[in-house]
Amino acid sequence: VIDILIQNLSNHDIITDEEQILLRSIPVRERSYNADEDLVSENSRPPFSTLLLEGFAARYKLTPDGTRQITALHVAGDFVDLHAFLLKTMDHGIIALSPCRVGHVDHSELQMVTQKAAHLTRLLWLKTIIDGAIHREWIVAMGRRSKRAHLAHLICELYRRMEAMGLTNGYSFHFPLSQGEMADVLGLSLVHMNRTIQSLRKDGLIGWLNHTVTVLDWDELCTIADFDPTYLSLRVEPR
Amino acid sequence: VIDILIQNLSNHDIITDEEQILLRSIPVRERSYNADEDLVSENSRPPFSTLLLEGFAARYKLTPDGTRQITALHVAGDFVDLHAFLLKTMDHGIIALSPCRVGHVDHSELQMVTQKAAHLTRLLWLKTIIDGAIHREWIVAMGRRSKRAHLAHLICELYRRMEAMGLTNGYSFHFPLSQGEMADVLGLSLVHMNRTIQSLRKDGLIGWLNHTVTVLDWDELCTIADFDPTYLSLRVEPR
DNA sequence: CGGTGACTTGACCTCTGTCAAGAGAAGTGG
DNA sequence: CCACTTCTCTTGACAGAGGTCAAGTCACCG
Repeated sequence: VIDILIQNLSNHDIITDEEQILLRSIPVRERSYNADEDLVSENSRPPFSTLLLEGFAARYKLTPDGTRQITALHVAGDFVDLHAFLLKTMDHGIIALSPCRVGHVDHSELQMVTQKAAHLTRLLWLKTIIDGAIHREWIVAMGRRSKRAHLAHLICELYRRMEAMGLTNGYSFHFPLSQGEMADVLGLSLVHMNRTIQSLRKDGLIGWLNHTVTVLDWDELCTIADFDPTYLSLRVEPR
Repeated sequence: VIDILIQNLSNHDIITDEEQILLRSIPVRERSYNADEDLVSENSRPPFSTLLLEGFAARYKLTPDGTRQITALHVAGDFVDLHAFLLKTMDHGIIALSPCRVGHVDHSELQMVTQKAAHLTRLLWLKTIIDGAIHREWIVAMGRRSKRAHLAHLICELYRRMEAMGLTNGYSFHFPLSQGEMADVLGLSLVHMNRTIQSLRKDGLIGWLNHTVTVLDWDELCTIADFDPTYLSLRVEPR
């Protein structure tokens, strides 16, 4: 169960046997959610953090006029609300975008890790810092890229992240979001989301069918996206 | 010198005397920068992190077509590139937006803190998590708010953050950014930035003169911004 | 076989970017 | 002390990206 976290952290640094034993000793409660169920609600103060074992989830905020903005996408292996461990109060909600299997880890266990395992603590910290780096990249995409480039960038990012967790199949990966949900990711209207996707499709850059995205021309997609994977820190080095 | 960090962390939790002594024992090298100088360059691997003692700084990324997006603003007391401690390679640059005085803290010292002081580590971790929360709020503003509301939100945020560091004077605070720099924050053109500022001015919500911003109607500004300060975590509680 | 949800497409309109020009303020050098 | 440059702010005119409204198609499902 917690092996998926070990696999995730291993993308950034070596996890020693001792550390693996410590992680495996942490009790994890498994639970399943349906699509569209909240994994964590805004303004709640959960006493545990949620490790995503299977499925897709999103952080989101609602505006007073009823629109939604998705601020982050999460795939299997992501510790989706590690933040709540220190933030205490959730400033946003987390929703399942597909049926999800998760593991709940009590904050007291994380507290124990911070007291006893400095290196593991730094790696968990790193994961939240990478979340921040992804946020910055999204801000750049929203502020200074065309919608077409923004979408291309997002697909490049998701491809690399899912590849790191072994969730890709060649240049394809399972991706269950509807175009309406994607619109809430990019911050645009459903209609324009559709037209933006079609623009990439017509140029033979991506395929998107049956909840499966396929990158048809990786190099060209990276070029129009101005994609540089440095911010994902997918490099094993001492941290 | 490092007292400003203690003051900053004290906004979120109690710092014990022992912890203060530990922090004060850390060597800090002071340095000054002119406006428009890079404090940290993109793609560099600095062996130290930068604590902003005085002035304003911004994280930014450049796009291939020469435009700039500012992804975060930093005020005195912010540990502007704590991230580099774990990220190792900077995925963005940090620039001085005014003359700045900073303190450099070697990563080896931060490493020492993570080994010896679990609670302080959690507080430094918290600061990077709050940076992430601010990023999310910016994403919501860029994706789903009007430009007017986005600007209002930013002013509310800056007011609260500067107030927490004792940098406000009534409802006014020093703010040296040009409108062109603000355009790079909100991700719009200089011309429209100007019109957006004027819109808030005409309605008597803010004043903006001589590099000084004044909030003229806090309640109304918060309303149109849909501002909820929860995400800033400006609350003293055990972390 | 009707209903539901997701995806498409067209028409139209608004918000925001671009281009251009002018007004102030501030600093520089003779 | 005065011309001169430079930078920032301001305003107008126009164009283009993206939003809104509306309708229609398609696949899936009970």
